[in-house]
Amino acid sequence: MELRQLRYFVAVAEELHFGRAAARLHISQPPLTVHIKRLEQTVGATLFDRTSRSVQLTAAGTSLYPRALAILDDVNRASAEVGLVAEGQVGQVRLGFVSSASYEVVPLALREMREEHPGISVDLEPLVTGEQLEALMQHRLDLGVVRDAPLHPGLDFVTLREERIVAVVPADWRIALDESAGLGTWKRCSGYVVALWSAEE
Amino acid sequence: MELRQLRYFVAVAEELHFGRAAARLHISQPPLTVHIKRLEQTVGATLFDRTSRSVQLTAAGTSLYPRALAILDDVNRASAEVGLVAEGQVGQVRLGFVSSASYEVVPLALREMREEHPGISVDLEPLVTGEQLEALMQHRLDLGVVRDAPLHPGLDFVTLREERIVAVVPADWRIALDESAGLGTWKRCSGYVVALWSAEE
DNA sequence: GGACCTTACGCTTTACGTAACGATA
DNA sequence: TATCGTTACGTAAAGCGTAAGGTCC
Repeated sequence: MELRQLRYFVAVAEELHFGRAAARLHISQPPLTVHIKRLEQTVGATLFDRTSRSVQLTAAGTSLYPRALAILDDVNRASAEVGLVAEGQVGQVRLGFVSSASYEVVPLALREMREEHPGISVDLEPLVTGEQLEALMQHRLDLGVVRDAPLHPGLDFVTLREERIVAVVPADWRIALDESAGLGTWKRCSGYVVALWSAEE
Repeated sequence: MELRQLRYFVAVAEELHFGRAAARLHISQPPLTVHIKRLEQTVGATLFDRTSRSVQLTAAGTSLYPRALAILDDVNRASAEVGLVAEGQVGQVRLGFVSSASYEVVPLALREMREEHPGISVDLEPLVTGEQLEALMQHRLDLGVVRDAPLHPGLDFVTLREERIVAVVPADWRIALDESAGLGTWKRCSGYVVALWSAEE
């Protein structure tokens, strides 16, 4: 069975007239007759009771008609939506992320995605760094959000944000008291020293 | 888009190898390449990322694959079931009946249908005789169950059963008292005469 | 060099249109 | 006789296979 035959069948089923159906299909009647006969042969059933005066659907034809419509509709929708997927208007992104990214990075990114690419759904997968790298290599993920991953052949890395690392130590520890330890800034806070320095230093 | 192209696409999508897909389809590789390229052209999207080392589905191809499977499956099911309809194993019968037939004739017939033709569903329509005849002529019904209909051109009539007509009259009516009135049998019953005679008489 | 996808080309099959035929009212 | 579906046949298009070309290990 071929889609062409289903298209021809639908035209005849709707017109109940080979001449008009052929005109609608922009072909002449004879090939239409041939295609319908071949379709009848492949499904093993007469689809139309036809005399020179009238064309009527048989029970088999009546049962085929809605199925044929549905199939042709599915085909058209599939074709259209595959085009949209290719254009990036519709689709799915599988995103892995370390759980600590769920506080700011991921929620902000999701909000931006919803606004700028409403047709793209995001499949969220909380995974530790190593699992993400493995999943990315096996194409089970499209994107990963990690902290401090070692460069990995076959994967591209982009810095999303740089964070300051905070050390909190008892105020009487040696590092806290040694102002020459290379700390950027520090302050005393309820008995502890909180030191901040930037990642890039 | 044609079904052949979807079949070829599915083969390549499952094998991820043009050579093996072609072998599975019992054709040589070159026509397969051509068909895939044409399919890609009609849907407006590249379906495979292919190098001489590997063939991989693109996002568009990934979205097409399950749709193609569903379409091909629908086509096969449609073909098979249309065949069954033609053989009379599956289908629907639209049955009209006068309400008085709902006591015995219709229930017995339905029980027999369920047992002997489990694939046939019966659409029941309670209608008076005139409505049934009209609906039958317009092919809105397949069968009608009526009482005592006048023969109608274009319709076949079959006697399902012959019923005895019962007259119940006060016992002092003249017909009740006249034993030569042609009644088959009669009996007195709480002040009435109940007379029975057969339709064929 | 080998594996694999693609392009080129000749041949077979399929599809289409015109014309002739058959059936029905 | 007019309408409409079918069959016959010549031509155009599509599909396939073999052979040659390109690219990546």
